[in-house]
Amino acid sequence: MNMRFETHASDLRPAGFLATDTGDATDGLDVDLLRRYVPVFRHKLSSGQSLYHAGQPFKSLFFVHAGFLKTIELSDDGRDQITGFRMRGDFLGIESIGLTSYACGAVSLESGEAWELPYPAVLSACRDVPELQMRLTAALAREIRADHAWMLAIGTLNAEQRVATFLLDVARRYARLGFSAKHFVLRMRRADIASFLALTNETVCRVMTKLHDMRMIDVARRDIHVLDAGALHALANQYA
Amino acid sequence: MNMRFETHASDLRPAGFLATDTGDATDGLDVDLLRRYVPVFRHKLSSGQSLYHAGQPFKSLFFVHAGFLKTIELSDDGRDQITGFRMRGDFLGIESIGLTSYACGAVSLESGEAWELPYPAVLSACRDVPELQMRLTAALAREIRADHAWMLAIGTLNAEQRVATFLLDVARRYARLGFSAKHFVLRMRRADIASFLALTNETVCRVMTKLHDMRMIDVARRDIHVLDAGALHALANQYA
DNA sequence: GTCATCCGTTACACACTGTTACACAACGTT
DNA sequence: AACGTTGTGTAACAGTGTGTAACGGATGAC
Repeated sequence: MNMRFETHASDLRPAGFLATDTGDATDGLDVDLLRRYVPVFRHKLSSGQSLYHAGQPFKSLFFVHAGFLKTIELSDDGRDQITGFRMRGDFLGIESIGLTSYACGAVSLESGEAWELPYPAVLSACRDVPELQMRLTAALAREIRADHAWMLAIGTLNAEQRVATFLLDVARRYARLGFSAKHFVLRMRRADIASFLALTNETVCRVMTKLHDMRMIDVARRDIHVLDAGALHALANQYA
Repeated sequence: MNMRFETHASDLRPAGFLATDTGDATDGLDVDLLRRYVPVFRHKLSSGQSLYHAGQPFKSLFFVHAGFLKTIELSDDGRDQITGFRMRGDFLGIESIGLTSYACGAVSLESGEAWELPYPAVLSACRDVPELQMRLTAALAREIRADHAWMLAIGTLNAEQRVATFLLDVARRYARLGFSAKHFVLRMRRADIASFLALTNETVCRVMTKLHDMRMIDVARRDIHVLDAGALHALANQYA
């Protein structure tokens, strides 16, 4: 149980996992604007294909035009972890800015297309167009906040709550892209979800089954129906 | 109350959990450079004092000139977590760039001094000085990498390994500031460490005692002597 | 100085999650 | 169609880490 501190956050703040981040000044890095100044190389991706590896020379950022990818952090002694999932409209590689080689890897989970944006060109474009620079900076800051939200979830939620939060987050992101938030197909394996949530494969399975038994979702492998989003929210946010 | 000023800020470098971050192009945001373009307001801090609260209007970044602070993430349902500790030379508030209010809070753990850097001035300075912009961007990216390293630690290490890793990280950061890496005084409570490591107060205590029994450290409350850094490293990095 | 409060430590029971094991389903390949 | 590989589901067991409680030392207020 975490202690409370004398801080009285009287105010509003977005919460939860990848919370909606209300009060945002900008709406993320704008690829259309970026493309006016930066040459774009298109890469077709197939499932399981690696877009870039950790340790490979850092040359470009990537934009997910179609498909679904996971990013993988790894340590020198062989441990690894999924640090996030990226879908259409998301950027990749920004965490490696300032380095000479990528700090993590990105692997495609289905066929798709990534747009490569050479970083030197991005840099000079940002120099010329303050709007772009502002958006890149905001995108980086947003990523930090997303990571902090994840930390809070991992640090304070139990297995059920993490999975519920994860499913709600996926649903929200699909909804943003115009897909159903009630019915979707997970693109990643149970093991990937488990790694991301700092759980095990089996625990994720157990929890999925339990959420099904509690009539909150229907599960058939990767096929998910959200039956009671309200109950999922209540479960995820219950705090004694 | 708030006065403009000048002083020496010797070094500068980012915070990070186990972030050796080799291959760096830049060495972090440069406060000396920044101060040539941005008015600085100095704030004296006492222990327990809040530098800023989550939800408070975002107006400035902060630079830790002296002292030690913790940053606190919190959710609307009352959960909270320490997301990091900042010491001399570290920046605060960059995670809230792009928002209208701070996303987290910062509380001082001892008396110290923070320099307030109004963000509009920082922004225009960055517009004028590409060097500054590059460093700010790099600092943001570095923060993301530090968070990812933390995620990997929390997701893959057990309690002993987390505490060992934490102690080694603290030692490394003290050493960077010119202090001893063998003997130091923790500025934060056990509960703060526990929150940061996603453990409980008691577990941190137990592990400290165990590390003591294993002759790796001497512990007397917050006073730490590192007796066998090699063994600590081995413990932290052992991976079957 | 005395007291109140916070913080750190230890003990003990047990819950939650990890571990191990096995079976089955999906999919591609031969 | 048979086979191997990968991913998923379920169960029984084990163990790490937790919750709760109690105690004592430190710190700061008065």
